[in-house]
Amino acid sequence: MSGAQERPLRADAARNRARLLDVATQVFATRGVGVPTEEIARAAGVGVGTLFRHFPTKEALLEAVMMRRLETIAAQAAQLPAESAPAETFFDCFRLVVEQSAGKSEFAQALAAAGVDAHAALQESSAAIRARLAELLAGAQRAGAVRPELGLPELIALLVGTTTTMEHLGNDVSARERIFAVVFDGLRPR
Amino acid sequence: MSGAQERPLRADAARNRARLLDVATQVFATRGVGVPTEEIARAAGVGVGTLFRHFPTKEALLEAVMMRRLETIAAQAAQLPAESAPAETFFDCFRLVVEQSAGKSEFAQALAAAGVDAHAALQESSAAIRARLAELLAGAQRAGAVRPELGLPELIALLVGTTTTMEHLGNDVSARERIFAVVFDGLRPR
DNA sequence: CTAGAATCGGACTAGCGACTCCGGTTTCAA
DNA sequence: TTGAAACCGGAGTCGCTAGTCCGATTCTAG
Repeated sequence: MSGAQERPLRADAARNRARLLDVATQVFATRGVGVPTEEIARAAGVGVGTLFRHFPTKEALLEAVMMRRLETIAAQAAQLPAESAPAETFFDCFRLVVEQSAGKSEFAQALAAAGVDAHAALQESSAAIRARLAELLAGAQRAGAVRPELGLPELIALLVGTTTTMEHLGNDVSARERIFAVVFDGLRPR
Repeated sequence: MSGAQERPLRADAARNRARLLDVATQVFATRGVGVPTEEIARAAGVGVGTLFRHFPTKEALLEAVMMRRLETIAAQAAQLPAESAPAETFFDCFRLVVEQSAGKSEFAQALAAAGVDAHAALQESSAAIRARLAELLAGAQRAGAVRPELGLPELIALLVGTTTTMEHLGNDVSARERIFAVVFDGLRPR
């Protein structure tokens, strides 16, 4: 594909880049995708010029943030054991994705609106998650723990929807648990 | 509170106002809240000046559109019979809200971002829906058709989330039915 | 330590979108 | 029919934000 960056970044450049990513992740999650680029730069303690050198476009910054998130989720999902308890693992993974995706729907939406190739860059990362989900879904269905007529598209839509549901509940942990109970029981065969 | 408009609108003014509302509803639902105001005016066959005289702010236009939607939903929800079959009516109402709310989450989000008092104007309309939902929820719970530990906040969050789920499924009717099956079965006591 | 290459910072530009303003047009009461 | 109040239209204003440019400022190889 594409070569890695030949020359390692200068120390300060690397520091700034990392700082920008962290701050952007935080700010986007807190205040939405609409925040002016300049604020992110200021919060990271750099000028806008620096930001735009590292990420030539606001969309590129969003993409980088999303990428990191997806990779985190994919890594965590990969660690779940699939063999021993397929059903349990499936539900654990569902939980994982929902909990790690808090605030992500806005990102996806922003990226979708910004064009198709943005997705292309991310599909590489999200494909891993999708594959993992498909695998776990199949396992859970084979074990009779999830209704067999459900496909991957429905599962993903349900993940997104459940994330939205959780966002509307804020930090009420017991309410969140009740929602999980509803969704998980609904996924099981009657 | 506030008096109704004393003087009935002039014929052309009333026509334009109605047309703007219709077009805005359509365009917002189709292309999102980000559409330039001018496009809505053009699509309605009027100038921007006219639009802004009827709705002094883009937010006001959004609010008016939302209001009409909420009133429609409230009216339809009010017609459902509550006495005969509480459980069935509850699920019918759930369906109704989800199906009528397609694309609404974006509105709510936009309004929420625009300030608190926007909500105040709408709460009057949405209070009716909320009250109706609470009534039907209680009825269904009394009939043993919905798990008793669920409260109104969870129900509303679930409605919003299910709407999002449906939006991600597009027009795949059978997939939508499978989602309804999951959610409805999940709502029932184990 | 030093040269010079890489990086920084923030004033500046461009473009877009919400909203205003006012001369021209339409409605309607008498 | 007619006058004037209400309404229309769209060019223009204003503010905001993504993205550029270049002199000043580090970093690092030697």
